[in-house]
Order: sequence, then C-alpha cells, then structure tokens
Amino acid sequence: MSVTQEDVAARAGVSRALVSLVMRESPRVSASKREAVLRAAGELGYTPNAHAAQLASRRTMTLGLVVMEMQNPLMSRVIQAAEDRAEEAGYGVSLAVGDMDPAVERRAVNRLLGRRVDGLILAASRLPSDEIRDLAAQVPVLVAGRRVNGVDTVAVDDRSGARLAVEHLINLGHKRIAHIDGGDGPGAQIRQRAYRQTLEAHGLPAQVPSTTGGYTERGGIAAAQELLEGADSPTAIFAANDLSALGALAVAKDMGLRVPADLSVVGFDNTPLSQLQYVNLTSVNQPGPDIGILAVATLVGRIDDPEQAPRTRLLTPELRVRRTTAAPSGR
Amino acid sequence: MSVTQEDVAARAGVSRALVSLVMRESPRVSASKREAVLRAAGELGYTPNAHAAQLASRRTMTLGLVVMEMQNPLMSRVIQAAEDRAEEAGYGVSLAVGDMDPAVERRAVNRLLGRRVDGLILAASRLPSDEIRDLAAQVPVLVAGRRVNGVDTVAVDDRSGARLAVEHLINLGHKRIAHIDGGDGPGAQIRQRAYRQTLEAHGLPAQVPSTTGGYTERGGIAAAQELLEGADSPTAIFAANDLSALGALAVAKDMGLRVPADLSVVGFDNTPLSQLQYVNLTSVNQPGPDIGILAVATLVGRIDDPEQAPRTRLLTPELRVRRTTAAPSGR
DNA sequence: TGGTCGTGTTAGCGCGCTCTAATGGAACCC
DNA sequence: GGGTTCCATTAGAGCGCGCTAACACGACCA
Repeated sequence: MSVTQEDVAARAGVSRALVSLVMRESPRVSASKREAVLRAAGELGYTPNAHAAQLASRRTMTLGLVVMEMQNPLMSRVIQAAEDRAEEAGYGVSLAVGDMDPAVERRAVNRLLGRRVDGLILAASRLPSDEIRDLAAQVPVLVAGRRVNGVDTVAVDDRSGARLAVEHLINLGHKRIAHIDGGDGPGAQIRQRAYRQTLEAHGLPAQVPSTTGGYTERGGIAAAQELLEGADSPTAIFAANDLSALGALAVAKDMGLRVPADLSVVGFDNTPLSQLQYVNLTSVNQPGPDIGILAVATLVGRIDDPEQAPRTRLLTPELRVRRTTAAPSGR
Repeated sequence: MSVTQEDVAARAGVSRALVSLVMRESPRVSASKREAVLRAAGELGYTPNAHAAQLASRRTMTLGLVVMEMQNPLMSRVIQAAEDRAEEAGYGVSLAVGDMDPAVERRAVNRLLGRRVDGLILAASRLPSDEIRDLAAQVPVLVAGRRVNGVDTVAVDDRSGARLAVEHLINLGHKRIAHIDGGDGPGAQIRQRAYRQTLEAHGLPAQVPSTTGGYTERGGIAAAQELLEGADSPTAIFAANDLSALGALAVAKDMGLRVPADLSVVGFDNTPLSQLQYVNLTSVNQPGPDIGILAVATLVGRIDDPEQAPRTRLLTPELRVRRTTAAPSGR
C-alpha cells in the first residue's frame, strides 16, 4: 500500500539509510546518489511517514496551538502570524480549538500531547494556573493573552490600552464616560479597573451598567440600553471590546442618536470589524500578529534552551482613532 | 523521559499487551485489571503516543481539512461543524491553511499526507482538478464548495441562491436592480449568471459595474460608487457576498441615502457580519454547518467503503430577510 | 609499501505501539 | 477425572524511520 524508504532504496539501487539521509537533506551525500534517490522517490510517489519519523527521532517539529475560538478575528490574526513565524523556524503548527470550555480545552491539549508536539501555545486559556504549570513541567508551554507565574507569557498591556481609550475621550472634552464591561472575558477586569482609575485620576465619575457586555453584541446592546435610556446618560462609551461596542452603535442607531455628534464610542481589539468603512470604530489595537510572532519566537527559544528562566513579555497597544469619537455637542 | 505502556504495565503488574487493550477500551478486560491499569496510568501521567499507534495500526482516525483562510466567518462555521461531526464519528480533525495559493495548499496537503490522515477535505480548493483526482487515488478525498468530476463533492447551489435574492427584490417592486460582481471568487460567476438570467426572465435590465467587488469591502465600495453616482442609479443592489454588500452600505451612508428607504441591499453568505444588529443585512444563507457536517459524513462513508461511486451533494440556500430591503420609494 | 585520514555508504538496533496467535486457567460436561 | 469450551492474558513480530557505529575505498603522506 504505502511507499516506504525501503521501496525507494530498492528502486534507486542504494541502501535504505542513504534514502533517509537524502530525505533529511544531509550534506554528505554525493550529488549523483542524491539525484537518483530523489528521482526514485518521485516516480514512486513517496511521502515520508511523519509518525515513523517522530518515533525514531523523538521530535515532531510541530508546535501545538490551542485557541478558544476561531470566529474571533483577533485570534485568526494571531494564528496566521504564528504559522508564518513557525514555518520560518522550521516548525509546523497543529491547531486545536478549546471552545471556551476547560473540559474541551483539556481534551484538545491531550490530543496535542498525544501527538508529542515539541511545544504548546495556550492562547486565552481557560485552564487553572496550577494546571498550566503542571503542563509546563511536561512540555515547553507558552501562555498568550494571560499571565501565569512561572510560565513564559506573551500578553497585551490591557491596563495601558484602557487608559489610552479613556484619556482620548477625556481629552475630547467628555465628562460623562460610561464603560461596558466584558464580564469574565480575558483582560476584561483589568480593562474595567484601568477605566475606573483613569477617570478617578481626572476627577470624573465612573458609570458602569449592571448588565455586563460579556464581549458579545447582545450584551453590548443590553448594557447600552440601560445606559442610554436613563436620565443623565453618558456622552461617551468605552466598550470592553469591539463586538459590544457594535451593540452600543446599534442601540444608538435605533434611538436616532448620531455618532459621534451625540455619542462617542470606543472599542477594544481593533478587529477587522471596527475597520469596516460602514463601522469605522475608534478602537484600541491588539497587535495580533505581534502576539503570534512573539509567542512562537519565545516558545522556540525555550525549546532550544529549556533551562532558561520564565519570561513575561508585555506588548503595548495603540489607539486607532476613527470616526465614532468626537467632542461632545453641548447637551 | 516519556512514560510508555511498558512503564504502566510494570507499575500495574500486568503485561504491556494488556495495557494496550485497556487503552483501546477493549471489552474483554476484567474490571479489576482495567482499574489497576488506569490507576497506574494516572499515577505515572501516561499519555498514549499517537505516532506509535499510527505506525502499528496504520490508521490515524483523523481527517485532514484544508481551508483557504480562517478569517472568513463562513469557513470557520464549516470548520466548527466538521470538527463536531468528526468527533461524533470518532475522528479528529487536522487543520491546514491554503492561503489562497496553490503552492501553499500543496504543501499543506503534503504535510497532511505525511501525517497519514485517513481522509482529506479540500474546502474551496485552488488546485487543478486533475491534481485533485490524482490525490483522490492515494487517499479518500472530499471537495467542498466546488465541483470536481470523479470525486466526492459537497457544495451550495449558488444559482438558486442568487435567484432567490433577485426575485426577492423583484417581488418588492424594484425595477433597477444592480449586481456587484465577485470577480474570480468561488461561485461568483455562477451568481452573476443567475442574476442576469433571473432579471431577463422578468424582462428587466441587468446592471453590473465594470469595477468588480472581488468579495472585498474595498471592491464593494468602488463598485457601489460607480453605481450610485451615475444617473439612473439602481434602487436595489444584489452583492456577490456580504463583505461587498457592506461596502455598498458604507457608500450609501456616506451619500446620505437611507437604507432601505432609498436603497435596498442584499448580500450573500449570511455571515455573522450580516447578522449584527448594527448591520442587519438581508442575505442568502450559506449553510456552513451543513456543509461541514455533510462533508465529514460523506468522507467517512467513503473511508468505510472506498469502492462506492463518487457522490455530488448540492445544498439549497435560503434567503434571510432583514432590514436592508424594502419596497422602493417612488423616486 | 604501509599507514593514516576523510568521505560516502551501509548494517542494524530501537522508538512505542497494535495485533495475531498462543498460553494458562477456570468452568463445565459427561 | 479427563476432555472440552471459553475467556482473560501474554509473547512477540513488525509498523517506517533516525541514528550510531562500522565499513569500504581512494587520497595522501612518509
């Protein structure tokens, strides 16, 4: 059925070991033999068996990447960048989806361990920190989008991102700035805390609806309704992410509020969504590609030198000002 | 380093073969021994080596899924559904990204072949048909979103989808219905042809701008500008996909046209984008989950019985009417 | 001519597992 | 009690490959 190195060797008239050397691009094979082997391999349609290779070499040259969902456009940019960077380093990437559920994530991780990946990237993991540390004892692990002590980490500085957003609104002259909370989503608590601290530092009141945005459009709508239908409604909203910001935009549109004249809105993540002309949402940029690149680079570094001390790398976000923010009209 | 069945067997006081039986959930193992083995495995932190298993069994119980991009929300729904369905059937899914480029796709396929996947799903593949047929001779292959003779295929009936969209606009009373073309994107030509035929059947004129939408927002903007800035501009636009429809919405918004009062817009794919409250775009639904489910089911069927004749399955799309379409105001 | 070196090639072990065939008992029957 | 059946358990071969150590052979030097 399957063509093996044995078959290729027979056809090329050499030993099996030589075929193995050619496949691994060893420099100490004569040009003539190399060519003969490659021709034979081509004629037979030989495809190296990666499983046999792993078994013999104990390496797979692949990294496992566990993400919570692929729908998330930020995540897909991380994935893309990680794959590109991994390929440069000679690694492949094995993707697994955690589906926001620790049990599913655990299964995904186990599948990857079964495949003996050389390293593991956990992006926005929902697993308990202890479990992640245990895992890191078995295999090189990198956590992205979250901080876990004792394990390599790459994350965005949510605190300074939130501060950027709020200060932008303050500088425009807004006094009543509300926040749509992200619930227990990754980074949501930090974003809310930074929002409160920044307002406090400027002597302004915080306003957070009881309804949580939960990083969803539906949540954003509910929260925005609570905010905008009350008296003394805010002139600006800082949403914990773009999706809930879009919920706020939808509510404003339905209520006949003009954006940005009557209401300013800032999102978080700078997803492709916010970049659509039709949306044009001011948003805090999550440098997705940078996260992916740095994650792979750091993990490969650990694979090469497992003894080094754990590193934490924080990326600084930037604000992308678009057309949903402006100075408040005198209401 | 790595814990093996040998180690587990030693600790549990049984033979290695019995450990193997327990791991494969064989029914003919006594409850007591099973428990002893599982306990020993747990204590040692044993993780089965999938590579060794493949080598010995010659099966991987995984399907390879090659997609062109993950950004595409339709694709991610296909992926999600495929994974779920595969899991039900006892298979895992190995994902690879083709990046719209045949060379990249070819490498992705070869990686999957190296991993000896039991079957291959090519979604929106860019490979030549001949090459796909060659591939199908080596391994069970299913093509999604495109038709290839002699190979199992799952696709959406673009023709009837486009007809649905256009007839919806005609029934609302529109006479000047334009189309934003999808260029060489998958299904774009069929959609445009069906658009023309449907209008013709109703004795109405077709109007397609020279600027192609190319399935992008930018393209949709350019095409819509060409359409709406001219005299005798359309009262309705049928865009080849949601993204270019959003481009049209952006132009309408900038020009101060009210949607749907002044302009109706229909998209294609029913992506999450169109479902946002803020967008609320009437769109033709691509049953992404159904595609994924049917693809896996058909492929598993072929794996189980490789001799069966190739099947082609066409899925019928439906129109999701939202708030971007209405009867034309008497302009 | 004999020895040393370097280069290209090969023999063969073992990676961790599955699976077939064989083994050892317990249970049962006459 | 000897034979038969049946079942849980085990021995052992082999999956395709990487890699170490050994090998052949010509070039080179003394």
